[in-house]
Amino acid sequence: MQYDFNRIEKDWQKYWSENQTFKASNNCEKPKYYVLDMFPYPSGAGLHVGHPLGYIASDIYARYKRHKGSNVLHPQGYDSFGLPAEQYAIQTGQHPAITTETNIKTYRRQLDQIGFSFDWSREVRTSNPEYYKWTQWIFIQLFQSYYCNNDNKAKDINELVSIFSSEGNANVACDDIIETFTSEAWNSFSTEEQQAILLKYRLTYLAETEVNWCPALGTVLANDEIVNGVSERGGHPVMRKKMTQWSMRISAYAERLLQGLETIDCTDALKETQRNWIGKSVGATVSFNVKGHDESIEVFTTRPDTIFGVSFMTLAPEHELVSKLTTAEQKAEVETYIEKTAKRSERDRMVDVKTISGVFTGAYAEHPFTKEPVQIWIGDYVLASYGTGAVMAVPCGDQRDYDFAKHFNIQIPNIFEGVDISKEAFTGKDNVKIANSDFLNGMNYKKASKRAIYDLEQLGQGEGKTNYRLRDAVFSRQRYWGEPFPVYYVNGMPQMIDAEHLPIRLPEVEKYLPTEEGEPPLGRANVWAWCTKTNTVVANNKIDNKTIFSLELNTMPGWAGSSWYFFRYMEEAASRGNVFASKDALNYWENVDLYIGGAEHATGHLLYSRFWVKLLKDRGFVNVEEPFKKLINQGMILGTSAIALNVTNIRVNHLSKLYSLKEDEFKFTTDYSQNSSGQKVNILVSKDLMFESTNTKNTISCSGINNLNHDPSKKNSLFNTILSILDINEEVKDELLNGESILSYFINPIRVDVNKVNASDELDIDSFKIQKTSKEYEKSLFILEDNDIFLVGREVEKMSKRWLNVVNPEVICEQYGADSLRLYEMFLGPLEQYKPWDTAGISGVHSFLKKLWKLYVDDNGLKVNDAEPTKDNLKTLHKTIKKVQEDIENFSFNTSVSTFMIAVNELTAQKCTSKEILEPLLVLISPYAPHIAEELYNKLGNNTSISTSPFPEFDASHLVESSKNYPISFNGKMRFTLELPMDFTKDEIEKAVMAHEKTITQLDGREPKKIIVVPGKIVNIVG
RNA sequence: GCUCAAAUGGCGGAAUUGGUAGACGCGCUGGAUUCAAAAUCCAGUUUCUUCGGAAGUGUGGGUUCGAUUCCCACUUUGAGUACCA
Repeated sequence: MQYDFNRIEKDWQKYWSENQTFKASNNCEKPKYYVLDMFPYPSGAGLHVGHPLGYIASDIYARYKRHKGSNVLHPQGYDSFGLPAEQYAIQTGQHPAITTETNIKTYRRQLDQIGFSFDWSREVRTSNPEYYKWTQWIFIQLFQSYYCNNDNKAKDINELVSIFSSEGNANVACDDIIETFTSEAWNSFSTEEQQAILLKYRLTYLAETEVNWCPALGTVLANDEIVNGVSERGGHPVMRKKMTQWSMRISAYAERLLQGLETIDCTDALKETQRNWIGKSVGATVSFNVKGHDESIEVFTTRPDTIFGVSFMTLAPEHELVSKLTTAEQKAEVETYIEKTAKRSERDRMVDVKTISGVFTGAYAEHPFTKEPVQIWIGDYVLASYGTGAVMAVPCGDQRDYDFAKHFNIQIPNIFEGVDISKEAFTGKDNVKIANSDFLNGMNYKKASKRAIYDLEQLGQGEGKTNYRLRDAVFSRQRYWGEPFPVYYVNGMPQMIDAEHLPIRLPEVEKYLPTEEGEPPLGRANVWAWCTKTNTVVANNKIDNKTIFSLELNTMPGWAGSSWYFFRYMEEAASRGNVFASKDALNYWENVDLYIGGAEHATGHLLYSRFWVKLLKDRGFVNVEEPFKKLINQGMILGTSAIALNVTNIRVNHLSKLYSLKEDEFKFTTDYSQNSSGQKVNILVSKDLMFESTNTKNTISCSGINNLNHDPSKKNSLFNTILSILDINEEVKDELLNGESILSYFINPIRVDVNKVNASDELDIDSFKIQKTSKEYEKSLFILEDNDIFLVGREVEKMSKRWLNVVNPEVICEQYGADSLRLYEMFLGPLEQYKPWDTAGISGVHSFLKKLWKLYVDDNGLKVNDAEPTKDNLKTLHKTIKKVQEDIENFSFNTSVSTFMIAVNELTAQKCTSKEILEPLLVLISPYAPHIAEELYNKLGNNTSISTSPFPEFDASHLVESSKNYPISFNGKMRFTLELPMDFTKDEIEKAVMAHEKTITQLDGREPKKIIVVPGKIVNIVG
């Protein structure tokens, strides 16, 4: 009987689905375990083999946990709101909901084919109104909350209102409100005034903010959606623009987000990335009075100890005080400078960090202690968006201040004892004493900082302060395909729609573009106003601002729906109606035990999720502080592109006529450079070549060109192929062969479809040419090797349609089966590492599965019987149990695949047929290759799924050895091995080794200086 | 610039607390089977070698009886971050 993987896999996938084998229960005695994948965005391109990597790993772990007796929740869903569907809708007019639905179907088909143990009954889709109802609901909770700094948690905004009306805001500090008010004042404010103040406290708020506007995408972007100054999606330029936007006060949680990292099990790299993003710095604010003005300039510094080293101040060009302070004489110069820097884009400023520029305002501040005048400058090295947008410059202790001072000839006082600052600033902290600093003299960094802050506080000119880089997150997108806000406007003030009326469904629009007036696409909706009487969405032409009001036109960003979806899975689909997840479900599942996904979400998704979970905890809706206990980032699977070279331009120069060069042999000139790998690369010759072209622009960089077959005597040489297509007459051919002319050609590397190349790098030319994507090569000629094959070179790069290196998992499943795909993806290398895909290698794991099959079944049917296992059988089984269990728990899936191979090779050699060995072996393999495991398990006479049969117990007694093959080393180098009984003592071992003839040869008459014997391990002789 | 990670055959990679470097697989070489191919099976495959051996885990040093593993310096690659006061 053959291993018919296609039949087996289809059968078992059907069985699992019909029997709901992987349906998780919310009522179970077993311990819970929650394994989650980052849910995919269902793109039109479908899955390639790189996508399922993390899903396979999590599936193995989920299946392992079931064998180990856990009640496992392993759900899957779709992050189905997003830009690509909308872009496609703009181009085609097709509603994004329709394309999304189609894409989801493709994804589901592809996922099902791989045999995941997902509980699909709990599927979520962020674009489903029954789902985004609760995204809107969470938004309302954010709006109804403020962050209480005293208790360090979010609280109901109504508590704040009662505080205001009884005692004012004196005890409720807020960075955005400088003025305090009394309870009387509060009570006298109009409703609008009160709301405007409350908005500054709410965790989501509407504010005019400077945002990252991306004109090409027609929307704003969050900081983490921008990479190197351009949009993450599409790489479009981004500019700064002031807009009224919803923001999320994630900054309120900065400290808790930082502290919480300690409790998460993930790589240090990921923690470090998040720490950087939060960017905590401890220091002080200092305010400098401006001479001749009532104003003072507030700065943030991490080095209050260096305050006596201040020799000037620098303001960001955008700083609000610049225009007020600048003196008449300096006005013109300052204005020119501001204009100049405004023109420089953010990107230019980032790229060009070396040029020092700035200008003196003419104004002076007063040093808080010495009362000496301090020049006030502006300079674009100071960023308006960080700290207070102003710095106290200490040139002796900060390299940028130092460079600035040198450049503009400002004095550089030295306040460090025994440090030479003639060449550069001293940026160290430790082991140096402060000097020339009045009351700080002789103190170290720590002491001086403390003292400086104390004295500043006495003066009322500063205090200790912690600053965070983490900015509030802009939450509005000028887009259609996202969650609508549950918000309408009364007198310009945002009002929440009552939760009971949710969801507010996306309205229909006839086009998915912004309106002519520049409003977001929702501005096109005809039915998009809120009636407070009926509590329904009604037509906009009825707006009367009495009972019918305009609704918010922005939608929420992509990260809204993904910031809480892990809770939604906890609730069984049937009972999701009235809650985002019930208390019972939340109590039972708590949070995600294992979360696997891409590292690209390290700052965005993970921070936002953690933020929302903390809010939900503070407000009593969930009882966990962090959403994920353990996090693993899977590495990307890269594609292996197939490279051929394409001859684009050929010309023949008649030497005898043009030059007087003497060539004693036939000669080609080629314009190329080459790399060192020396791999064989062939050349396609395009028939559309331009004969006698003078285009010399094409140059190439490709491997192995030196191996090309130039030899005119070989039938398939480049020379002969070119001549044949150019139809060069005999006379020219003679000239070329006699060295009278030079044939020059230009070569470009081109990618050919990797799926048409076999394991030996041979291209299947005929099937390649008839491919849709390869039509342009229909007319090309291929320079063949002498054995008439066409070889390609290889290049490892990201898997992408563009590079023709995409491998579809469906094709692999049909050809080799899902079990082969699963095993191979794991076998490629460590989960977290980047590694190239090479379809050729899959034959290894595929033949392993065939060998496994043959261990159980042959032409006569089942081979397995009740034979007593041999000692060797037991040893193989138990060392496999031990290793596989350790590997899974360490997420070292690649090594357990080799362990399986070794086990099967050994058992085959041992001719093992014992059920006592072969049945537990199936359980070990089943997380990795579930279909074949189920099939064989069934053949062994079991009529239930293997998925919950217990994981075999490891018994160490089977591994006990009676002898050990000792490696005998000389000076640490192993020279030979010697089989000795395990119970030999040190002395006995030493005696046996010293008596050995090879020892005598090795020592060659020398007396050993020392003999090290580690019983059971090694013998080392030092000579 | 700063932070972090990595570097092992032709390739992917293994070596779990310092103890036989190159497991397992791909590819390659030879052989068996076959009319032939596919499939399968067997043997070999780090390099050099005078066939006794010797060298060898990016480079240079150190600790140790013994280092791919620990320490120091450097080189290269990748990732993150960027005038953060």
